[in-house]
This record gives sequence, C-alpha cells and structure tokens, in this order.
Amino acid sequence: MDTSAIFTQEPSEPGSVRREATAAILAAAERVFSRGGFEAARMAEIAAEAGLPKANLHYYFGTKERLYAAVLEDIVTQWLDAAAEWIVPERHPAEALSGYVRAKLADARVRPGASRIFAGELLRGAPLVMPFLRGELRRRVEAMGRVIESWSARGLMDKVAPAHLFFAIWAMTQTYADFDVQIRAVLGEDGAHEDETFAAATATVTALVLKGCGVHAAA
Amino acid sequence: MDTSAIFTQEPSEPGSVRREATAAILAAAERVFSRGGFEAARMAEIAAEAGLPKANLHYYFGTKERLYAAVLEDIVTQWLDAAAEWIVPERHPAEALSGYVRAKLADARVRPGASRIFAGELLRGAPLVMPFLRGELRRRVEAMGRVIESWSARGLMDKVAPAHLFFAIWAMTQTYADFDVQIRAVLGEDGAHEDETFAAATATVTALVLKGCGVHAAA
DNA sequence: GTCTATATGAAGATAGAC
DNA sequence: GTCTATCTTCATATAGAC
Repeated sequence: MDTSAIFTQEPSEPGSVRREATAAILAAAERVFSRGGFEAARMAEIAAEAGLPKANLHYYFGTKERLYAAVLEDIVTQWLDAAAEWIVPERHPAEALSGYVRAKLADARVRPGASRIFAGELLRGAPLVMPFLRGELRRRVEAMGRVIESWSARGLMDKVAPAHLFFAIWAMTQTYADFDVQIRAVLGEDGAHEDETFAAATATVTALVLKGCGVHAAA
Repeated sequence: MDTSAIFTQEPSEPGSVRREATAAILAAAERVFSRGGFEAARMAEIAAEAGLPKANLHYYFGTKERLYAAVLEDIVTQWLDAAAEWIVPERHPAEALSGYVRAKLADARVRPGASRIFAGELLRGAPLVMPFLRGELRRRVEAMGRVIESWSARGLMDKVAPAHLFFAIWAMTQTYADFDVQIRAVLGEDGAHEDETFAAATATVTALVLKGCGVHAAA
C-alpha cells in the first residue's frame, strides 16, 4: 500500500468532506426512497446505508422532505435530457422514436429506482413535483409535440395526438422499472433470462410505437 | 317523512349492521389507501371517512394490514373479469383488443383509486399480492397468450410476444389512472376537457395496439 | 463539523365501560 | 356489538457534548 498519499494530499480542499457526505447521503436516499416511497422510508435506514449517523442527514438537509426533494431534483434533471437528444426535427421519426424508446428502456433497466421514486411521487398526487409538471415538463411536451407534427406534415408518419403518444411511450417503458416485480412474477424469472426479457421488451414496444404511428422505414 | 318504516322494519337481520359497517369501511379504505398507499394512510382518516370510530376498524379487520389486504382482494377479483370477457378466441382480435383497451381505459377513469392502490402495492415490491402475481395472474397471462398466438397462427395479426403485449396494454391504460396528475398538469386541464382527453386517449392507445400488432380490420 | 443521547409527537392497537 | 380513553411503540428532529 502506498502511504505517500498521506503526505502529498491537499490540506483538505474546502467542502470535500461535505461533498462526499452529501453524495453518499443522496445515493443512499435514492435507494431507500425507491423501495417504498417517501412515507415508508426511514431516516435511520438512509443513514445506515450511507454509513453516517442519523443526525448528519439533518445537519446537511434539514428535514426528510428536503432530502427527498433533492433526490427528486436529481432525477428530474436527468429525465429531460434523453428526450431532448432524440426528439429533434433533424432526425427521421423511425430513428428518433426507436432511439428514444431504447434509451428509456435502458434507463429503466439500469436505474429502476429513479423511475420508481418518480412514480411514487405521482401516485401521492405530486405534492413536490407539481410545479415541474406544470412548468418545464409541459413546455417540453409542447415543443416535442411540434416536432411530431412536423414529421406528420412531411408525410413521414401518421397524424397522432402528440402528448398521448408520449404518455404511451413513458408508460410502456417505465412499466419495466416501476412494475418490475409483476413482470418477473408473470414471466417466472429467477434473474437468469434478463437479457431475453430486455430484448423482447424492446422489440415489442418499438414495434407498437413505429407501426402504431405508421412510421415509414428511414430511407 | 314516513316514520312507519320503524314499525314495519325487520327485527334487525343478523349481520346487517356488520355488512353495512364493513362495506362503509372498505369503501373509505379504498379512497384513503388510493391517495398515498399503505404507509401514508391513517386508520383515523379511514374511520373519519367511514363515519365510525377508529376502534371499529380494528374490531372488524384486526389490523391495518388486514384491512389493506381486504381492499386489494376486492380490486384483484374485479381485475381479471374484463380480460376474461374480451380476450377469447371466438372474437376477432380487432374487436377483442379494442374492446379490452376501451374497458381498461373506462375503468381507469371511473375507478382510478383501485388502479393506484395496485400500482402502489407493486412499487412497494408487492409484499401482499406476490402470491397472486405468481399464481393466478401468471396462469391467466399464459392462457391469454395462447389466444393471441392462435390469432397470429390464423393470420389475423402479427406474431408478437404475448406477455409483453399485455404489459404494454396495462401500462398505457393504467397510466391514465396512476399518473392522472401528470396528464392533467401537462395538458393544462381544469377538468373541463375530460371527455376530449378520454377520446384522444382511447384513439391513441387503440391505434398503437391494433396497427402496432398488424391487426386487420374485422371482415 | 460531527455525533450521542433525548425530547416530542403521532399512529396503531387495545382495555374496559356501556 | 360499540365506542372512549389510554397504552405502547417508534420515527423525526434537536440539544448539547466533543
């Protein structure tokens, strides 16, 4: 073991302890909140997973609700990027929609907890994310809706109700994270067939969206 | 007011008080559990909505968990009937799938609380409905899957992964109950355009399913 | 800045009168 | 069978030593 790092180490960059602690707390909180939502989560459990005393959580975040809000903020921020990357007028709808579906399904698989926390927040009536839903999300859906309409106008796909198409895509993809337990139970999974399940899900959802919207194969 | 009913009334049919009380408790419990799931629900709140003292809930149902289980049982029982009515080999898939989608969307609109309670239970990891998922539901999906495959074999629709098709249908329809708050926020609803929203949802989901599965119009 | 030990309040459950 | 009053438990939050 190289112990020289002790000597070459910076004399504690300001906020480095804070940054590591808050990062550990946020990661632990995402895991715990994803299991049973806000109410079921216990501050003591989050503290234990973060490897810190319970009092530190209150020191850094004040209340349970503010910690939960910080986790939600994290999730929502990353949420919008995938859509902005794929749903752009320059792409052909075949590429855009299949790419978006694939990205959403991959995210549901890699980071199911984030989707579940968001789902739980909506089920509760969205007390905390309501401003986001009515503001930023609504504007994004309107903008993406105009992209869809431009594709329809160019004859690249059928006319559809754009917002409802997004509701459908979100529902079909996020169900693999949110209701994962149901899917495993019905398919009788022991975890061994994960790759086939993912492939079948991708094929099914992509086909429903592309053929369902009458998207012509890209030239 | 006709007070003669006091005299003509039966001398209290056995169990009628019990039946009315348990029905009131179950109805109140479904409303309260649908708002924030098991953990967030308060026995005092259910009692208040049922118009009964809190102790009566414990008298009739023992614990909060058993009351919750009774509500879930109610929901799950009604759950399977719609599927059994529509997904049968005698029907043409165009009629069967569109009828099933319409029934699920109508249910999501009329009884959104039931869908939300089930969603919350799945999000928690399905501690109580797991036996149902692995047993009855799994068998039903397998049976309905054979119906789908028979339609494909007869050339009435494309070959699809039947279980994933059902996951997609459930997701797209139940999202209108579970994430109702998000849909209203994005569409900017004040409750005035409910009928148009329902019509657009039905049209969009039906088109995605029928065209997505390559179902030919019924002869 | 960090953590132990404790206060405070709330919710599920029950004892016991009616 | 019904309900009031109370017990018990436990989770959030904080006070105060280090």
